[in-house]
Amino acid sequence: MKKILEIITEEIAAAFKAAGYDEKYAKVTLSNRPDLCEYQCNGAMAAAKEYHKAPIQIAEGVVKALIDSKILLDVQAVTPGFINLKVSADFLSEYLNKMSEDNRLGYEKAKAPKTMMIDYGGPNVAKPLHVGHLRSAIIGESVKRIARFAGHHVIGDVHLGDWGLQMGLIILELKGRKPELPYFDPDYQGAYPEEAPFTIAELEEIYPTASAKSKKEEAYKEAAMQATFELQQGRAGYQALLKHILQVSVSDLKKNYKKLQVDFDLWKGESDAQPYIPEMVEAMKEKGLAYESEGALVVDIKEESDTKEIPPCMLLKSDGASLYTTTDLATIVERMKLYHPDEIVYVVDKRQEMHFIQVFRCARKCGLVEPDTKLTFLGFGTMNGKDGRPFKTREGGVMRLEYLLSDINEEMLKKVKNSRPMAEEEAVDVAKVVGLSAVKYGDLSNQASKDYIFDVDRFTSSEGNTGPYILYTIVRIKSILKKYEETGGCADGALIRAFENENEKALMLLLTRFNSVMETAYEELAPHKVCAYIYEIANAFNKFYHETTILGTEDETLKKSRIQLLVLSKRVLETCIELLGFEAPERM
RNA sequence: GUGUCCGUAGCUCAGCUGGAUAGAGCAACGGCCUUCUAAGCCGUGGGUCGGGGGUUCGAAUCCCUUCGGGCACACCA
Repeated sequence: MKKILEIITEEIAAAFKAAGYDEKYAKVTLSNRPDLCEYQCNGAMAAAKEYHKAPIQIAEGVVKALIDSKILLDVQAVTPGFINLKVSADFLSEYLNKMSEDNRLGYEKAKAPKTMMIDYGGPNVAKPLHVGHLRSAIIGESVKRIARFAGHHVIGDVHLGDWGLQMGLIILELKGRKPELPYFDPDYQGAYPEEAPFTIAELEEIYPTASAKSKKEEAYKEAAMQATFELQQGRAGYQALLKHILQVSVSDLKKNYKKLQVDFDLWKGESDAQPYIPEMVEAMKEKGLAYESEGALVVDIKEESDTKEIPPCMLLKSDGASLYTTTDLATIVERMKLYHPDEIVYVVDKRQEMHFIQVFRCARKCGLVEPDTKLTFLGFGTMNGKDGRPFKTREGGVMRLEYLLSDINEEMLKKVKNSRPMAEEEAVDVAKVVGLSAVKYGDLSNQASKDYIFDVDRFTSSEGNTGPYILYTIVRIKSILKKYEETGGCADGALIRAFENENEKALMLLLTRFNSVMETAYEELAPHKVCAYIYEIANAFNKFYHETTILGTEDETLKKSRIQLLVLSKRVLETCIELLGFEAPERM
């Protein structure tokens, strides 16, 4: 379905042409003066130069050409050269009725669907999720859903941190504790046990302990590095342990991501990319792109246009070991081979931007990707506490994600109980649903690239631009619709009639913007635009609701029309929150 | 030091591919429930868009400069 701005632009373009001006000036935008008009065209001012005419003259000419328009009414030229546009009430309701009929609410699927991979989440195995992992999960999930809704083939990959010294540390610590296990016997020939020799709780304790030891004891650290090396060389017992660590850790991670309603298609990790490294490095050497510098193997990635020195991309350390960069490059090789993505989006802390500039350039220079494969860095800012400093526990430690969520849920439960009598069980469920909206909306309503302040009180409040406020609005609509059905009402097939007052018109105009908002949200990978949009709808709906009786409407067709408007509002809101990654309860 | 992002109301944020009077929410103050969820709605006050130049008919938006802050700058991930 065409966007409403496109329809109007076509109309205006025809008028520019009819008046003797180039159509390119016929760009229509939303009005920034809603008191004067709904849409506006500023093209007359831009055209003034080319035609050496006063803008107002051009505008008047265009307005004259629009006199017979069916969809635009009361078009006016205003000094210095604005063209103010209002749409007809019939056109507006027709547009909404078409939206209602469409199962995608008028948003067309991409004509050329792309394969997109989204790399987000990025948890480390054997370590609990903490607040630092929250943004990647929330933003990545929303971006994934937005791209998928746009019609693309989207693959979400959690990209586990399951490689490097941390694994050696765990193995070493485990060896110290349970040396009798077969994994540590180099001569062991039999099959290793199915069951992991530790629980997730132990694992979460083993790693920090080992990490602390390695910082104090040099010998311990060296032993860990040796274990890491042997693991990377393929020592069977260690490989088996790695599998156990992954298995235990991943099942715990899945549980936690599920609570967040974050869902990955792939549970790949850094370790999966390792097999691709030797061949990749060899090829880079052969092409003469990789060379030795200060003992390390590097690739130059400087470009003419650089405003600063970009350090070369390091492939191998002077001891021959691979690094983060190597793994990320090999992951690209793996992804290209297995999934042939047209685009890979990395939802990562923005502090890693330099690293990804290096990786992207190197991947391009060495031909790891096709020339038209898009590599996108979607960096997000830090989540800060109320003091503006990085979010910490009261004791100053790193906040575990589950504690943060339970804090929110607890706060939410109080509000639920306060507002409506409800059985304990339902109240707990509702608190969880609303709590998740508070956390996700609080995050997504900010621009991803900016730091933001995580404020439990503000996010869980239903006043202002918050998740609970959005949900409350949806619940209100649901409640009316339920009551309508219970009293035997049925508005199936009924049409939305022309608006009767300003509040209704405002709501309608907002609803028509759906496809346009979805498109920008996808193009800019910007969930916050979806948030801003539904906040406006929620406001407009609540105003409308406040002054319009719906169930009490006497005129039966008018009543059905109003019901249909509610249904449409609900569908738009629910589609949007689905894209943001949360849902509304039945009541709250 | 170099680069980069940011600076909008007391607070949290929109707006930034130039357009008319810079918008919300919170907080403050004042109203609205015998009627569809008051977790709502209505109203009042609150701004040198960090400062200074420039481009333009027009600048929060583009350019330059300056001040203040965040972050990143090859053998961690």
